[in-house]
Amino acid sequence: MDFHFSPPLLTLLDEDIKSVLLQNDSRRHFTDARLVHSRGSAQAGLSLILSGAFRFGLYTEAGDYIETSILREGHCFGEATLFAGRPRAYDAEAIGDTVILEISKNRFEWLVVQYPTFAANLLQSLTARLYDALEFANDLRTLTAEARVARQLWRYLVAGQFDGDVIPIRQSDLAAVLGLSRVSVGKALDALQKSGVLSLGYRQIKILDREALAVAI
Amino acid sequence: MDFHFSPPLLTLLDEDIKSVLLQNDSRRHFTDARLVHSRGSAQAGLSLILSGAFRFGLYTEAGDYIETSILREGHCFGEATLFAGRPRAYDAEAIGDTVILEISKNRFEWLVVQYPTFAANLLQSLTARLYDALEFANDLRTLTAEARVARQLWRYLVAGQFDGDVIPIRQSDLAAVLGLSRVSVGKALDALQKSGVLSLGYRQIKILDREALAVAI
DNA sequence: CCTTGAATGCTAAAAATTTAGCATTTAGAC
DNA sequence: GTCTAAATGCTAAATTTTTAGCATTCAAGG
Repeated sequence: MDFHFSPPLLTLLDEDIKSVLLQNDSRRHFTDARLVHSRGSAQAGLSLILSGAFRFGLYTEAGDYIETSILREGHCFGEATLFAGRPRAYDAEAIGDTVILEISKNRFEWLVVQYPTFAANLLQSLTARLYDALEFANDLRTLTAEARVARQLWRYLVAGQFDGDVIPIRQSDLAAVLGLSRVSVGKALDALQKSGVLSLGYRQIKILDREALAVAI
Repeated sequence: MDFHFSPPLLTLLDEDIKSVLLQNDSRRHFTDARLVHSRGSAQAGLSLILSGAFRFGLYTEAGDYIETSILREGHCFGEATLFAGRPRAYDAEAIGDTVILEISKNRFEWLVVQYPTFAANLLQSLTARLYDALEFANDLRTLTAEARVARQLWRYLVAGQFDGDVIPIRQSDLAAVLGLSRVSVGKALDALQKSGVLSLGYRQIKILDREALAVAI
């Protein structure tokens, strides 16, 4: 899932802590499709996405890939390694050229004491993500394939991360996000196209009628 | 979903803040099946479950009930009304006799400043819940009906909240949790019974072979 | 002990979804 | 401009899941 409605941590931070982080903490760069970490890795630390995005997911026994979430600029990941001591739950790879800020566990603990609003901001961002995740799980249990596809497109749209009404995505990616087969996604898209909601292209979907899309959910 | 693997907030709190809360904050009692709040309600505040449990869920357009989560003793709810300013996302009702501590938004903000570990503990509990929710969503997308049923039973078991290996639950409740029909749940349970994993009773399921249950997932 | 509402068991048809092909289209590389 | 790998389109059978009944079993209250 994309956490479109959750405010990214970076946008919430006060100027003072933001500048401290940006000036002092170490950055790492990744090129497209580079593996950041694997499921099971125990390496702890909080990462803050300065630019680009990351794809988190895992492979089923059958070998299919399931995408768990995409986190974009401003969001953080690795929280669970800090507070719960859990290993990395998902494989993570870069989407495009990306830069992250790496904050070690020790450094994080120092920051939290030094800047009380830091924890509050994290709370705000993570709480929103929790509720997004619960809503996503509800959709999985209650909506039909067509409604789920429509809902996901709507998520992309309202996030406003793509210019205009053209969503650049492969049908197989939609399938991986929604836990459906490519055929089912194709059928749903075909039905939506026939009712004039959208038009299909190669690696892209153009939304023609936002209201009709909302109705389809 | 049940948040079986997430440490309840109350168990994480330091003694000093715990005693302050228990002595000064107002309690509310609910009897079984009492509505605590409805989806959409704007009333903000954090609630801490002192005893009993609450069921959170919503009704589909078709009129079916879908259970989103169950929170038990020690957990909190209402976070999203504090940090995100969101209205209540789900209908909540008491399971059995319950007692909660009610913390207003103002009071919460005072507590967070007064007790820095409070925010840290909340972070810990909510992060664990976020990862539980993500895992639950993964199960919904990847597992067959039978595996999902087995998985849910396994969640109840390892939580250890029921004595022995008897899980007191209705098949229709399982269906509401897993987003399946009662018939599908019945079929899955029947298959598990035939392979000796469990035995079915009225309003209860007895696990006969924990290892076989784990294998079925 | 009997009654009664709730829960479970059972069945078959209908609907949704996946699987497994292969053909066609597309955009980028050469 | 041609070639090629990737993505989409299409189809039909197989499988899974739901829907809609109704029969049976259970446990609690009178």
